[in-house]
Amino acid sequence: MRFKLPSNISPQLGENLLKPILNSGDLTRARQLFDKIPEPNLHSWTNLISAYTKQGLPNEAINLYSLFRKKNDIHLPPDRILLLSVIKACAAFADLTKAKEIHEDAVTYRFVSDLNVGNALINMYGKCKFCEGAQSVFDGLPFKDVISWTSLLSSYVNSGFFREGLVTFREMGLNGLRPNAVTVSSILPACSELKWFNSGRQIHGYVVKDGVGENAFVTSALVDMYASCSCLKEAQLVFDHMLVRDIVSWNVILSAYFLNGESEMALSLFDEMRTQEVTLNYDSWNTAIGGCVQNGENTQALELLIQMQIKGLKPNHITITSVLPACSNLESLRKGKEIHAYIFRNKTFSDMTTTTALVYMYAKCGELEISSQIFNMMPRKDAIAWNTMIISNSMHGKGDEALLLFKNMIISGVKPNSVTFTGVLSGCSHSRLVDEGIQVFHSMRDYFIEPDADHYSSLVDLLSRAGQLEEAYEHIQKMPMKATAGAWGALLGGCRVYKNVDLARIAAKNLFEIEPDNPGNYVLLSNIFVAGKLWGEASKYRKIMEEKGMSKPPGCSWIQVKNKVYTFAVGDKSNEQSDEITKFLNDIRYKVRLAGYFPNTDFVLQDLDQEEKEEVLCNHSEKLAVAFGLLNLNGESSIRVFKNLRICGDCHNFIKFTAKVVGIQIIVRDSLRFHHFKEGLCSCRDFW
DNA sequence: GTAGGGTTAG
Repeated sequence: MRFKLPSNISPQLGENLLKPILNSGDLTRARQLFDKIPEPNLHSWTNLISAYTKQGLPNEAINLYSLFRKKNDIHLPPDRILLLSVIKACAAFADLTKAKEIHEDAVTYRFVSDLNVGNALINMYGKCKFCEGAQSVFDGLPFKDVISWTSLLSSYVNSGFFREGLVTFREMGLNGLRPNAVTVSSILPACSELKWFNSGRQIHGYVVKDGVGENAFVTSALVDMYASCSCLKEAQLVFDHMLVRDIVSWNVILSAYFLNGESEMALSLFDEMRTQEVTLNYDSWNTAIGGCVQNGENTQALELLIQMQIKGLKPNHITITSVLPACSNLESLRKGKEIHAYIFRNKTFSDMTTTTALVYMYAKCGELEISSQIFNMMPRKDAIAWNTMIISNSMHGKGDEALLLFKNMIISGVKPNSVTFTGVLSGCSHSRLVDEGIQVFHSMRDYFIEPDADHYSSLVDLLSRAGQLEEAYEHIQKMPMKATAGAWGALLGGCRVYKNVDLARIAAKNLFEIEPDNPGNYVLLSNIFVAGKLWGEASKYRKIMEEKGMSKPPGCSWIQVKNKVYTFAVGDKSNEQSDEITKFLNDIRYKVRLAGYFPNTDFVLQDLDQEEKEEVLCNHSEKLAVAFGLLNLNGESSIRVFKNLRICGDCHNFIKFTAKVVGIQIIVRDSLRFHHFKEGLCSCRDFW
């Protein structure tokens, strides 16, 4: 019921009127009333600010505090409680600029030495991942309690400074303070991250011996710690002995099995959980779905997503973020688009993590354009978002774009990390941007990032692909760490393209030492000898393969049409439209010949006559999949084919001409990258 | 009105 407000509300009356409305949770009405109080008292300000934070609107809380400062200036200084409520809002908002402002106010009004205010400030800086701030507030406290120490070490742990967190934990003990249950459950994740089994076990010992007061938080953290240290048995043991088990404990043991690659065990545990008394929560489903994806069980993950919905649970943004990589891995554009539509309908779109997963999904499924569009719309981009877009462009052979993104990333003030450079370098490598790549490599120092083996391998790849094989070899020799298979493999790959048998022998020798059982290396070397007409040596390595019982996985290509994936092997006749495919390819073969295509039978390694060789070429899985895609266009103007191995050189040429003849864009993703065929050209500019 | 249990890139 509405009633008419008195025209001039006294501060006390305002407070009394505001309270019941706030208790009812109607913030809009509370604000309307608040705005009618000419001079709200401190309680009213505090109560409204707290209410905003509680309802998940910390930015409103902070804005209200700014209004308070503007209106009251010197006449009404904030008290301790008002400051505490604003500090809490800043912690929830996690914005460093605002955090520093409120810290200054705490100094101005002489509350920084207050234990509660100090503790709240430490926590706030921790939430902003500004550990220097947390530490300096901590240092300034004349008296520190368990909460001060716990808040400080949590700041370190949550900001990724696990060692510093553990140092703080030890110092705390040396200063005579006893860690409690919260302290222990805050520090254990540091042991999990660092996989420091000994520290973790010591803390476990302390928990048992000193009776920290076991609760679900502590035991769950212990289970997670043991699981992270690959001690599944100990994890199970702690779980079995738990006195208090809540749903989180179950979720933690579930994730323990996934973490250790035991997805079968995990899934049967999940089934058990579903039949038990425990009520599954979002985290249970998200853990199961995410666990499946992490273990390569992508189809199972998508299945669980459906089951979750049947149970009446609406996937939340974490579910969606966890399941999107399954679409990326399966390259299922169809399913990915379905999930995108779901995101759109449910307005969880603004979440940066989800959007990043979406950007990557589109790129992996061949839709770089959509990927870029979504990326450009992101209001905030962190290093992972930028890296995702850089890697996506590199994957699609757009090195110049990757470089541009890298520059923009720097301009926008986001710090590149080691992954950024891996992405940019591989982009340069695929686009033959040699000088640019070398420059990027050397610029790593400017960002205080030490090149790792992958960066060196990228550099070797960059030079090898550009034909600078000697330089590439020199760089391998100059590597500060032992050269990896990636580096030697890159050199060997370059030797195949530029027909350098001598360096190939050296590269292969080293490669075989590191990876004696990788059939791909033997095939590659053998093919280099074939190209050099060194038949004897070529067959020697084929024989070694046979003796070792190794075989390269057979080439296959697949394409998604409507909701189904169709797979093709070489010379595959099992498809129901097989006859049409053959007829279509014969027809196309005639047309592309007229357009200037000539079959390159160098890619046929068997000893056959010319006509037979052409026949073999025409049976390659990628050609079959492309033909099938073109026969089942359903009005699309592009098709996407995926191949498990590298695309064959003749197929590459054939598909270029085919794209021109049929006027359709053909996108082929091979084991290394994407090729966009359009109007007789490929995005890789024949450089792969 | 001060501390603790998830998700995205290689």
